[in-house]
Amino acid sequence: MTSEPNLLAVIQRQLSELNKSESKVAHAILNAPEEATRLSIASLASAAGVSEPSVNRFCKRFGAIGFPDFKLQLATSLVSGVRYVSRAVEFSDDINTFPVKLFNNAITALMTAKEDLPLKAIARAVDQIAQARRVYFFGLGTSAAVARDAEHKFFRFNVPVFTHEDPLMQRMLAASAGVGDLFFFISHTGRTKVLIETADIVRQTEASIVSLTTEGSPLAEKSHCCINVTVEEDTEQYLPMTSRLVQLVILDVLAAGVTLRRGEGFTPHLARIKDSLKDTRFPTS
Amino acid sequence: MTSEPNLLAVIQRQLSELNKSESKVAHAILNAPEEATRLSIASLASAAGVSEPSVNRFCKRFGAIGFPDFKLQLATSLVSGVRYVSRAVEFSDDINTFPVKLFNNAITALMTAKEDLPLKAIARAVDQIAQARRVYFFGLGTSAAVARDAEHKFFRFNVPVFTHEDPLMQRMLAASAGVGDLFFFISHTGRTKVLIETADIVRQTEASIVSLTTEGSPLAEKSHCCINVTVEEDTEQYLPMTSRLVQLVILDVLAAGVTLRRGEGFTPHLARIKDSLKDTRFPTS
DNA sequence: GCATTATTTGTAATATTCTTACAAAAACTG
DNA sequence: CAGTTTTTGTAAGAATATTACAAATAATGC
Repeated sequence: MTSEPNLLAVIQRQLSELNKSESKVAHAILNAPEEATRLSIASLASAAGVSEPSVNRFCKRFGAIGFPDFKLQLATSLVSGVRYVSRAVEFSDDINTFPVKLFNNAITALMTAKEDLPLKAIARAVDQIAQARRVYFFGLGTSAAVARDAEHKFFRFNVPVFTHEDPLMQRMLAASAGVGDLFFFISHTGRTKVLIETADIVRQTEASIVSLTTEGSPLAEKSHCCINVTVEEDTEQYLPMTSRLVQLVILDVLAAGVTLRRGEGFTPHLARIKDSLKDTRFPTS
Repeated sequence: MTSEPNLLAVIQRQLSELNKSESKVAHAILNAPEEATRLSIASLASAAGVSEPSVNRFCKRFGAIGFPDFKLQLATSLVSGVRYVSRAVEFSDDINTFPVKLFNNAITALMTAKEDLPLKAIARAVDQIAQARRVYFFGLGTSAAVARDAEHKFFRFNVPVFTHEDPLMQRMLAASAGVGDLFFFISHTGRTKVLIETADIVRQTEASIVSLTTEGSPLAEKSHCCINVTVEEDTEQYLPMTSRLVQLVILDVLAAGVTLRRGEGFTPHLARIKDSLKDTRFPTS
């Protein structure tokens, strides 16, 4: 079975291209997707304020054979319990609601990111990392933690990896860069001044820049290769959450890409690193 | 909505208690579950070699309102069955397959974790954090990056937060702990020796221990409050991936919990912190 | 600005699908 | 083996969805 894009997401995306009654139906469904799967065509029609055939046409427009088939598809795309219309935590929430909301938001973000992954950029980035003589992961704030995580991951590839949270260290390393050095910048906004200044410094050297940031941002424009991540972080929320999760998974993807690139002969090396940690742990009972 | 056990599993279990025609229906469904979701009651009846009302009765026996409702439940339980089939990356994978696989694995892990969140432990942990005079986030290896992320998040709550990747620093801080201090240990395995030794040291003080780790692990047993995360990390994979994602979201949940605890009057404070970063960024065009 | 055409939407008839009442068949009981 | 209970199917019916077609609306050309 092909991994079809989530039906609700598809509806949401096409919302602007729908005509009047179709959009009424769309809104009715998006407002209460779970309920819609249980409604009859008549009930849904009246809930949306349109006629039954309009609902039927709506279903066919989205690739279903008819209404029952549409409900089936809708139900399956809802299964995860994830509302594509992910919601913000409110002060009226209690322990039973807000944790689930946050998990759903995280899941939604990953699902959305999955739907249009910048595969070309990822492939290019894998190339660059695999060939690099040295790799520097630079990020600030929350992205510093992501950079740290990347360091832990990539140092296993026999490539010297460096991370620094200190902007001054970052600048100095940038200034002394040369051929074969790769600077990997991580920033959700792509607008952090000090980071961009560091990128400018790298630009004056022979080193290359790969960045994991938002499309069209100043940082993206200064990069030789930019992996665009489009995550809509709820700006009302004062704690950034979902974007870094996507960044981490993208870095996992890059790491896996490098592993695949190295080929099967490389696994013993990874196994050795894993084994080296064995003595630091209490054995499983 | 309650997370019901998988419908197919329920049918399989009750198979012996069914009468002749019911068991015919059961077998027909178990043989081709996906197809059954698309069949009409008439088609399924003839496929099973029984009458339509028999199929209908079968559906009601399993808690459905009628046949359409049954199909819906069947469809959803089939999809959720898919989530346990997350796949490992193979060397034959190419750029079109492995990134999606990794994203799916991440999504699966979060979905699984969501299904049984240790809400009580989470609530307790929120209590402890909210009341703590100081909070230390300790982790090693990959978990160090998670701890760093937690620091960035929690320091916004006017609670002094400290993170150290150096085990020696961790020990020293543990030794000098007192009433009101909270040590938050992060470890996927819960078996890392140095970390557990540090926990032992904390145990000799008045400080309390909250941990985010695997149930039943040595670390879990030394904690006053343990948030169990059950993530099956693919052990063939040499790079730990999914567990830290779940840890991060759990920490988001804790942060949100603390925010909610502080009440609405606290949002201006968070807004001020957010604003303080404004000047470090290039404005959006 | 009006007539013409294309598009959208709803009505009503029809077809499909599902459910119920009831009776026949089968299985169980003494 | 008759009486009783349970199981199963037939057929009528209710509910649901689809189609054909006509009315309404919007778009286009003159």
